[in-house]
Amino acid sequence: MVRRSQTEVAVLGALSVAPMTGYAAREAIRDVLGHFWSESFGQIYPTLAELERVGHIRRQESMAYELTDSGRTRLRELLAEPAQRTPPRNGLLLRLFFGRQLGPEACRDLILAARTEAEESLSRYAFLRAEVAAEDSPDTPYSLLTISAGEHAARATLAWADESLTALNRLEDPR
Amino acid sequence: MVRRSQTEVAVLGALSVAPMTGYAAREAIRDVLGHFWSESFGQIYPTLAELERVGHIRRQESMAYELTDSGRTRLRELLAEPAQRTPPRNGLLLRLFFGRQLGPEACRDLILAARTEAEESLSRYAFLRAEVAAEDSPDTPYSLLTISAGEHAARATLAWADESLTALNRLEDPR
DNA sequence: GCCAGATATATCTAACAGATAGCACAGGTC
DNA sequence: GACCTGTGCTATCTGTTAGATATATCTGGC
Repeated sequence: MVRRSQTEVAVLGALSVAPMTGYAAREAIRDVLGHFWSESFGQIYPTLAELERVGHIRRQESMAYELTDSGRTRLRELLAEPAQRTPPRNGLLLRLFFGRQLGPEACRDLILAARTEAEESLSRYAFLRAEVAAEDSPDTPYSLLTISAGEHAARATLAWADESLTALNRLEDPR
Repeated sequence: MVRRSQTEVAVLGALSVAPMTGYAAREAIRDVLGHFWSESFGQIYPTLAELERVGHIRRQESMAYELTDSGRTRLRELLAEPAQRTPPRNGLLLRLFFGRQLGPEACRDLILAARTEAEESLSRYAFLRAEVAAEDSPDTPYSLLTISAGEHAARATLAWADESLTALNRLEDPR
């Protein structure tokens, strides 16, 4: 089985919204897709070069890249492919699994940090949601779907963290 | 900032449970940590060689590697380091974000597939939970923490999927 | 003895993250 | 006007990682 680069989808997707430079694409991906996707320069520039080579994108006079017709078709093709899931790598859970070696206090700190992060995510999502809802474009419902996914995940983390902190306390001080 | 290989933690962690070969370590990581961590052979073997070189592990007569004292110390050190989070890459949400290009039916199929996967995860977690609880070792509470995290995440996915399917239906057939 | 499948060890390629570096241009600040 | 600083922008390099693949060995069934 051939591994496909996922970067192509993100880059073509970004350019489908508006023509932009590689730098701007990275900014857009970070700011708009940031809560569920990320790209690095090291991936973006080679991908842009390759996409230009095969004619899916083209440079405007302003240095910005724009999607060609074949690029638009290509994006639809790639979107229709089944989403390949990235293998899980959760450093927090890896540490908690070996938590006995680490001690309950350190574990509690780890969980508290995750809890704080989830709360920050939630307020960021609230902001994003308001921003997106205000636009009211045909893309809005789909954006809201991804924001909602983030909110559900963050709330799940909060609930898990509280439950886990209770469990850890019981472990240290069993009644 | 220096990037640290996370593989070291997982490999030392696996060997801290019992001495084993590289192959067995991979199996153990997949079966026991599989729902939140993954390693490939391409990572495991070079890591084992390096760990042996610096004396954190040593080969038994049986070809299995075992942790040395310095390896055990090293594991504690690594566990104490803050968990570095991996950048998000969610192929499902990436596709849904550009869902208008894809059409509501295809989006619904994507969400349904995610929903099914979450349900399968939940039943796997139920099985795991029973298995781990039956052991009742000092490590059990920590294992349960990671299983609980998986369950919360899977239930969040279910709730999100149902909500999203409703939203998509309303989009196609607004009353 | 022979085959199939599991066990086991490795290696190679490509995907990817993140650091770094360089350049142009803008806006101060002395 | 010289100098500094920030930022927009285009890269490139290194190390990490995933996953495919090659190749034995060992074991049980036929």
